[in-house]
Amino acid sequence: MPKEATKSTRRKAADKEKGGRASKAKKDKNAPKRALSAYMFFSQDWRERVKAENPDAGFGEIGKLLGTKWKELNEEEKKPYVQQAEKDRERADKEKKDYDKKKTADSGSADGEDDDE
DNA sequence: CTTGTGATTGTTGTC
DNA sequence: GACAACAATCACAAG
Repeated sequence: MPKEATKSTRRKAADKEKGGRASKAKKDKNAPKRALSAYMFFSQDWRERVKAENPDAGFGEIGKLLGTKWKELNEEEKKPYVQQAEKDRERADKEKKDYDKKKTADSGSADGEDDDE
């Protein structure tokens, strides 16, 4: 069984403190953006269904409804979504590699680093 | 080695 | 463009 000794891995319930959440300023220059979450894929597929039955539902409805359904799903139902997440993880891993590569190596040089910003 | 934190992802809708 | 609840995550950092 999965050693879940570390149960408190979850974030504190209060994260919404103040300012600043979405679109965070990347602290790292080459920020290796992590992979997407199963929820992300789940929403992509479900957003259509949710909206189909809740054409009036805006963000709040969809968000809560989506989350509720998500928990209702079983692992097998989440499987496809999770699998996609895993796949994306590989992609993210590649990003990290590139990030790590530049980070460590260095040389300075030139190259094209950066684009614009 | 263990634990925690932060940063990130995607959806819709409005100003 | 940014932010709002909802959920996952998990790579990295620090002790």
